[in-house]
Amino acid sequence: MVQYVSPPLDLSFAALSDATRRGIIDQLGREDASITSLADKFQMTLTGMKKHVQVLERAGLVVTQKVGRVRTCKLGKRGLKAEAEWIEAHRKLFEARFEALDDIISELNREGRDEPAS
Amino acid sequence: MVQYVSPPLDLSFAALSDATRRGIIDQLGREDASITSLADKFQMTLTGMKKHVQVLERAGLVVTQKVGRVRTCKLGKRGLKAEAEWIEAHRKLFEARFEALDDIISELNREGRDEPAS
DNA sequence: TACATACTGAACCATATAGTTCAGTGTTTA
DNA sequence: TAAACACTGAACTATATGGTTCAGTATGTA
Repeated sequence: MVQYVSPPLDLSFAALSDATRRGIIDQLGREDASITSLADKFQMTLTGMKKHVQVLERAGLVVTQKVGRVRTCKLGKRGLKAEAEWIEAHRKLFEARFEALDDIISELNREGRDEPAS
Repeated sequence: MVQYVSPPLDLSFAALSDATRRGIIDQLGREDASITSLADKFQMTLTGMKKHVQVLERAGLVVTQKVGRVRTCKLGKRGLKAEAEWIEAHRKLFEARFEALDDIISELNREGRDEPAS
């Protein structure tokens, strides 16, 4: 089996922190697309779209291939496994914390709140 | 039931894109902590740590409360639900894409690669 | 060959991030 | 009351991001 080493979570979470890029992933989930078609769909210059695709590519979420003058973008094979694992592990952490501390938290909520209106 | 509206995914994914901040979440999963203790643990100035905590707070991942001169940080009640949902939904997208296109992809891999060594 | 298409790269802009130092303010404690 | 502690805010630095325009290069087509 080929190993798909995930680039650090820094890169993928940063890539996912932009709505346009999440939209690109959405779109590539439907069909592969050229830079031009993505730029049209997201109302952006070619150059701007190219940068977004590069961010996704550095994160390993998208792969591209140029054939002739067209660069085709598709979802990267490595997927979102590492990200899902981090999120799930820490989701459990959150939950465990609240089971243990539920009463303390509600007590804190009953007390006066810090910085009522900044 | 109280509704915990998640700040946009932009903010939470951006918050998670930094290793120090993921470490802070890790740490708060073990026990609540003051800014000072976190700053010590991550070898950073108080001011620097305060900024990280603010990023996590804006994303709704951490809540803080100041009592006396100590600001205590803990995991936010809203958890990572919205993020987990986005990731899971799109993980399926990735997989579905590869089931459909597995043969096409392996064909593309057999062809010459674009930009062999940049 | 000439034109259109699809991308690419450099340069620029405004804003954000990750960190710092320094000078406070407010709180505890001796 | 004085000193120590915990935080806060302003200001600064260097670098990244999200976008643009403009000037290419390479490819496809009439």
